[in-house]
Amino acid sequence: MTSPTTSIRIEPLKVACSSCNLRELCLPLGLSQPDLERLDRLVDARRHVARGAALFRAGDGFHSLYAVRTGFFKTCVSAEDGRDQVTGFQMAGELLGMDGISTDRHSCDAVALEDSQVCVIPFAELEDLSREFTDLQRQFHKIMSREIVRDHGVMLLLGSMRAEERLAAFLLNLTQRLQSRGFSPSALVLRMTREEIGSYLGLKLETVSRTFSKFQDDGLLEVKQRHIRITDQDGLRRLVNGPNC
Amino acid sequence: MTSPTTSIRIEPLKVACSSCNLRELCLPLGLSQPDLERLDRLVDARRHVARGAALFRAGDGFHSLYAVRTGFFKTCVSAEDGRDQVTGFQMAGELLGMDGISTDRHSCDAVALEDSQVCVIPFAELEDLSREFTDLQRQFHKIMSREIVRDHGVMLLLGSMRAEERLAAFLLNLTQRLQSRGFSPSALVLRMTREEIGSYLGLKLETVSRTFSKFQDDGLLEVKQRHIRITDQDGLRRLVNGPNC
DNA sequence: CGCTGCGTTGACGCCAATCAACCGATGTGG
DNA sequence: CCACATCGGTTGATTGGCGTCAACGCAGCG
Repeated sequence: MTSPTTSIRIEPLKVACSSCNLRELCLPLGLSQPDLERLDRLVDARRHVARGAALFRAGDGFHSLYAVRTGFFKTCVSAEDGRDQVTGFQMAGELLGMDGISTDRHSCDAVALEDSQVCVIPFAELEDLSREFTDLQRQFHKIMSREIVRDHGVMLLLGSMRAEERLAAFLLNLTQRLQSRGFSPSALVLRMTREEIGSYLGLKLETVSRTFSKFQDDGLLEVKQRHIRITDQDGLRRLVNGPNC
Repeated sequence: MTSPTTSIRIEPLKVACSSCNLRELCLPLGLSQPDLERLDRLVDARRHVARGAALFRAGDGFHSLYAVRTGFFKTCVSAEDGRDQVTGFQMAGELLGMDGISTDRHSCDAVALEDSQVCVIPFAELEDLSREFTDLQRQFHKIMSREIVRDHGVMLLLGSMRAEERLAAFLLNLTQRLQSRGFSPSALVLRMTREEIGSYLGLKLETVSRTFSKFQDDGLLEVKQRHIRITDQDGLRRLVNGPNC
């Protein structure tokens, strides 16, 4: 983190990628200064999404990717019969909308779980720019690939873990991502309901609630509504890695 | 399908993308003739993978993507404690290896389920070429995005469907992909074991076997070892879409 | 103040996992 | 060629984990 005070910029409203404190987590990662400045010009629009509102919905035309600046999102897909499944939770610096590239329509909903702000990245222009700048192209490909790898991890979780392991893995994943954003690794506030956690983990909300209570009884964490304090991170890790040892 | 006999080409061994019968399913989809010829030069190597052998393994360095020419693959990820999860089955025209882009190492194994052949696509050169040709860039992005969308569908399956629905959805997906490759929509030969199907669907092999038997009893299909004949496709569809109507 | 949404907890039931036996197909070496 | 081992698959009996149903508590809010 280089000091932002070395040059004082008079851009209180427009926050550029090049000076964004998320640039090490987001699309700009690894870009050179000239590339960054071009990216700045591409990403000019910002959009506020109120808590509960959708950034996009399945079926909407796809034009842009979105980088979360502030706030918290969930994405979910639904089957014809109404069943739906939360496929992910996104926080600052993470990209939304890549599902839309394949058919030029979004295939899932992205809903803000708190008042949020996103940077709008017009996709056609991103493709143009990434034909000019190898680093940007490379970084974008890495981000898409990372999403695929993440999804495979979720499949492993859904396909082969039991309730306790799923919730432990979920909490560890959340705290790790929060920690890399400068937050405490032990205290967190859940932005989503038990039902949304359950949907993501393939469990019912009652099971999520019971498992939280069990973790509390076992001295792994303290639960007060959505406020969680992890008191035994290693205990959680043991749950995930070696359920039988 | 334009007739391949209009111009007789003397390339019995080297099969070019431009004349490959999979080009409408694979990376070349939608490319113009000049683009196709450049792609031909890029994709020159082929590789045979014997049944049971790995095309790559988790941890291997990433250099290339692979397009399945003939044969059948599974990909699987494993947890530290040895549990593993089949994340997909790939057939002719489908791309393997995109998991490796994010960290320059593969994060899953790709294993041939029968003697197979793949086209090797050096990734650095693919990136170079896709900086020149918009259509190729666009097509590659669509393929990665399609993989993400597919993964979300699997999450929905794993997170919210019961055993019968999972297997029905799996069979319908397989037959649909086989059909788009010119095979019968009703008769298929499974390339994978009950255990591999179970791993993919988050079920134990006994449950897969029992569910096959149940489907047979219900007159939905005929099972003879790995040979399946679907006799009531609509019945399967009803199982997937409206479990309660 | 009652309403509503979210969370917790208990009782019970069911679906799929587990454990186990058995079968057929395939392959192998004496 | 056959005895034997191995692997994949089927089926049955039983168990257990999680879903279902229901009651209740609590916080926020009009």
